[in-house]
Amino acid sequence: MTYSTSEENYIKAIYHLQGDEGMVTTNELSAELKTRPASVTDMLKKLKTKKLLNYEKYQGFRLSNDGRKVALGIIRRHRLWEFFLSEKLKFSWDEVHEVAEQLEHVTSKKLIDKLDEFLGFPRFDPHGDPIPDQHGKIATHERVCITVIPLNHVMEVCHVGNQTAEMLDILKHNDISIGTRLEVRKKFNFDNSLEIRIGRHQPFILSEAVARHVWVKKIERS
Amino acid sequence: MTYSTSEENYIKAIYHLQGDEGMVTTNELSAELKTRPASVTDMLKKLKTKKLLNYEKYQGFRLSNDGRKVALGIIRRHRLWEFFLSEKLKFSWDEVHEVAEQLEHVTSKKLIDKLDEFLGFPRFDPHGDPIPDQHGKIATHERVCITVIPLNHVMEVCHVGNQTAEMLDILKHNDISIGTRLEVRKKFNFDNSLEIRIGRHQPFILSEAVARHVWVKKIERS
DNA sequence: AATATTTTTTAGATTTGTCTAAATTATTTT
DNA sequence: AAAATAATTTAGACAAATCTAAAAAATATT
Repeated sequence: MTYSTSEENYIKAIYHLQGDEGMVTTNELSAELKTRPASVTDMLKKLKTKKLLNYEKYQGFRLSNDGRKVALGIIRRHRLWEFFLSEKLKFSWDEVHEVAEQLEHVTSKKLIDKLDEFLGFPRFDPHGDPIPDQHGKIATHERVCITVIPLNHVMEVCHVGNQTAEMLDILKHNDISIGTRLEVRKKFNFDNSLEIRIGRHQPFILSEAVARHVWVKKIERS
Repeated sequence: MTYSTSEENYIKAIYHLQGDEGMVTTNELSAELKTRPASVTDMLKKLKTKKLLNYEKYQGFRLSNDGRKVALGIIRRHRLWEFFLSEKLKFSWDEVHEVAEQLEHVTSKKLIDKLDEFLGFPRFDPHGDPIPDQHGKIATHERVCITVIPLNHVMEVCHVGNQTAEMLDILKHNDISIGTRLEVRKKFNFDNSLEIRIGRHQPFILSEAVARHVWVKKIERS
């Protein structure tokens, strides 16, 4: 079975919006995809008849098992291309997403499996997100948000949960990227902002809005 | 300016059909693209309004200067991807075309220029066809068809002018691919077939229909 | 040169994915 | 609980790219 670019974009967006539990609403999806709610309803009907979606009128929706499998395939393609662009073509971290959005819709299983092999079966993309394998299995970092880690422990940034241009701008400004080692020096309970230090540099402040999206893991001794 | 996948496929097909001189007809293009002639006429009108085509009703057509530039851009993308698939992902010679057909429609100038660099600015794809550079310039082999080369001179296959599955099947059967060194031992004027020998192997016969599409160049001393 | 055949174009329909405007259902407020 | 507001769906339209069937133009045949 193969799906149109448009169907794939809907499936991917639904996957990202539905967490482990919750339902997704028409308006959320319409905002995410920048289409009108009426268009979303049309597509929902279509995906339902293809059994990719559990959906009843006015009730919200989630991907079915089959839908989730399809989503993982798309995400696999997206993240492998991101890895390729970053690692091999030397695109910068914040440029890869847009191009990968196009490449992910090229459907050839052989292409993706050979690309995976060529890249050395990477398990995480340049944003720190896990890359599903051929069977849809995804590795997991034991990762935590910097809002909850103990003070004065150096850890390594491994994931950024919001990849809008605005967010990437702030992170770039503060020299934070995947792999950056940092520690939280102080928490301000008034606004939940954090004082961060990278290496021996001058510490700086991160608002809660930003901090919520920055995740770290233990430093792996190599 | 950017063009739909469909427009790009028409432009590319017209480029291939129009040689250096001749006009292309609606039926030829319809056969090439496996669409109905009526659909071709619709697209011709559209490409004409976009000034990519010199076209008058019932008169046949050719690409305009602008159209040719667009075509060279598409061909550049196609052939760079073919090179990538063959060289880096180890696809076999006869598998690359189909996948490259999809990849060629990903439009990011930066992607293509970085890919070009990553591949070491190759000048010929795995089929021996030249890859246009950023400016649309194409290198040319001094190549000739095996139907016209002198007897008993070993030369190197550098191009196959027909890349259908049927053709590739015959070539594979006879162990001919880009880079193969062969000589013509005899010409049979009755049916214009050729007796070919590769190295010290047993000679074999190639029909004119096949031979017409096999091109060779002088062996470069390295 | 008149007729037959082939090629090309026109006219109108279809599919996919989108839209606007209006109607319906659900949720929130008073 | 009724009214107001918000979310969702329906109905009908549109653009892109295709199709079929019929008309028009070009070419070939007798």
